[in-house]
Amino acid sequence: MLDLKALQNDFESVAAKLRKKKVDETQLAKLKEISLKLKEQRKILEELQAEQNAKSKLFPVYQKEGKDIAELKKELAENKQKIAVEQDIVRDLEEEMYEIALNIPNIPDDDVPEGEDEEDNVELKKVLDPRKFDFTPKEHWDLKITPDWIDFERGVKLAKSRFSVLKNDAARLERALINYMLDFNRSRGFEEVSVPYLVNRDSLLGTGQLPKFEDDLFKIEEEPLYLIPTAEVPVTNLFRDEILQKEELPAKLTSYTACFRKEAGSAGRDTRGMIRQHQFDKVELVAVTTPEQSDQVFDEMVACASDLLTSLGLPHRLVLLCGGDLGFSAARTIDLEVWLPGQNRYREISSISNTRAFQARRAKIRYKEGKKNLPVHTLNGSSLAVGRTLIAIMENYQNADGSVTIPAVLQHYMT
RNA sequence: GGACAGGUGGGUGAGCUGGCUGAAACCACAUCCCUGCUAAGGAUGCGUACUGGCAACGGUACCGAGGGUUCGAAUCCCUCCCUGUCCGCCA
Repeated sequence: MLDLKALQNDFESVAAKLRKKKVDETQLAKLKEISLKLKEQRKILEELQAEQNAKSKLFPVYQKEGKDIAELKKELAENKQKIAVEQDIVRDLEEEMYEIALNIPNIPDDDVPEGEDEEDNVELKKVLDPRKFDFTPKEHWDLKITPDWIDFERGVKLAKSRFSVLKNDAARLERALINYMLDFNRSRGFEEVSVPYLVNRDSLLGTGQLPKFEDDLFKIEEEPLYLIPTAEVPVTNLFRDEILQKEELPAKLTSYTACFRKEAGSAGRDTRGMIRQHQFDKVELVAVTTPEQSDQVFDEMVACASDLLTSLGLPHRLVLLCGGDLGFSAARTIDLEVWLPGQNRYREISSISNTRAFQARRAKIRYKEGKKNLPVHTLNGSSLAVGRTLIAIMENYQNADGSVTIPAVLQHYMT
């Protein structure tokens, strides 16, 4: 959530920064107005309440002294009416304010480039040169081995389109990748956790998926629970409503989960193959840090994911997202895009974001700094999307005969 | 799912015949004192959010959540959620 105090005190600079993210300025102005009005109304309410409290305390005194309490009682009954009216005003303003505030995205970092969409993202560097094929590399769904590995039709039969079934070495390779990634992350200081795949509304509000992106989520019908779109949600919310000791920070966690997304806005995109599925596996990195630590930990997370790709021999590049392409909660994001020779292009395989204090304010994750409780910084990043890694291995390690060589680092995970 | 018992500050836990309780006590924690180390002892402080004030220090709200009764509720009433135990069911 936006820092409302910053908005009240320095509206112009907040508005200017949010322009990069294409935020409707009238909403911002309205938010500021409401928050100021709320402040006034709260003051009025609190004064009435103070009066009520003070005079109520007179009752036992009067009774002891044998005084008449009828007059006092009448006075307070009237005051009570005023309080009720004022309370409604305050409540309405609060609701209005939260509704607007919860729908305003995070402020991008100052060095985030201006831009509309992915066209304007900035490539930071390339890692590993794409392999030179002496035959025309195929896309992962066209390999000779694919029917033996992926059953798209029966995934659809079991659920619906955008579901698939892995078989034989592909099923084992998926499991090997998960184990390899978790071990790798652990060696970089990320502690492993295993978390629920269903979460409640408060959790999704905390990390910013709700209220704005309800349509992207699978919801359980008879209960207010949702399938997680990413492990970022349960893992970050581990700390929701908690005050952490400074010594506990940075907390660095890694978790493997399945992820579920409706892909509501992606009709017709990536319908072939396994690039875009309603259910996919992902190993995630999450960090909770002090503001001073967050830049360094962000770099560690980017390095972790990039090194993981390198260790798998997968060529990739690092891309700094522009303002227009930045997600709702992110102040800065670096995407890792893996080279897919069959598609002859780089495709996103990991996305690492620093949300600064945005999620921390929503989820009330704080740490003790001296006597104060300050919001932490939260960061998250994939390391990596397992399905896409599988695809990348299939395309990059394909042989002329349509078979696939398993990367060396994974071989002992598959014995 | 059924029956009963509960949900209080970082933890344990009193209060729950309504006002003196934002909350005893103990533990943990912090600072200080004392003791040549260690152990022990003593003093003080120590919930959260918003808000007024340079500060000292105040105001309001919060005792699972939301309503209600009352001049006044942690304490009474209602609804919901959660936890524990037993039974049922189940990997």
